[in-house]
Amino acid sequence: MTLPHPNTDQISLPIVLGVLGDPTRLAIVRYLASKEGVPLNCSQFLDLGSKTNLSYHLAKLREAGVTRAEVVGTNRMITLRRADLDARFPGLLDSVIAAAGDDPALPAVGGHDLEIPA
Amino acid sequence: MTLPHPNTDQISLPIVLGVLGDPTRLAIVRYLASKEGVPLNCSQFLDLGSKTNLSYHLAKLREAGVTRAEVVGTNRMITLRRADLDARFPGLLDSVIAAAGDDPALPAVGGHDLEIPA
DNA sequence: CCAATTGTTCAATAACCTTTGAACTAAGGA
DNA sequence: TCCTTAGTTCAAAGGTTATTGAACAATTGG
Repeated sequence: MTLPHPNTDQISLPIVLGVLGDPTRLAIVRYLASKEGVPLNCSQFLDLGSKTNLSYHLAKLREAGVTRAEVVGTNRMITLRRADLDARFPGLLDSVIAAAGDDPALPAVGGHDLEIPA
Repeated sequence: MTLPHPNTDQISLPIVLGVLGDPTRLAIVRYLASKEGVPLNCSQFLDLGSKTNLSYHLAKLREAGVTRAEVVGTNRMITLRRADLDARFPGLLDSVIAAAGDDPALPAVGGHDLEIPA
């Protein structure tokens, strides 16, 4: 029922960096960060690829320890593992998200607002 | 004579992250950071792989904009492009290097001291 | 029960990555 | 000039990654 996740001390720096070195996954992380606290299901990311392809990328992010996926009915609710990543690699996630926020070459989740509302 | 490098505004976040998502290249960057200011030639990294293999990894780092290589006689002097990376992605390099410094699973350049001497 | 919704798994494909040894170029010293 | 040193380039092998469509499982609503 519950999907496999590494625990915090098993999260590996090269694996995290490798996983973030893909524009689609970077866009997923950026969008999750912009909606932090709000669990999102996979369908929210369909702008970034096919259903099958997103399943693949979301599994990579989860297995690397970047995201957490909780099974709720037929949905998988996805959240960023910010506290775990901050504990393991202080400042890394923030600088990646800040850098990604500036990059017009990265894909974005269309029509949605990437800014956190006031 | 001079090797091709991207200029600062051409450095791409996903490419940099992807390039750093390899233990050998992360070890190279960590070692360069520990000897910052001192240009190193390729032979300094032979602990991390064969000559051919290092040529490959060092080219990846250079093409991504992470390092600079200057031809001096038969040597290529390698330096970290810290100022350029800091300008483009503030805080990223520091957090990666700090995280890599904690990781006992990463390869290291053998026999040498990774700490900056007092 | 039936159908729709959500997401996974599988097999296939094409592309790319890492590593290797052999052959090569270019500069420097004896 | 000849040899050594430093590093690149090439081709090949083997592995991994990204993407796709078809088929599947599981939950929920009517």
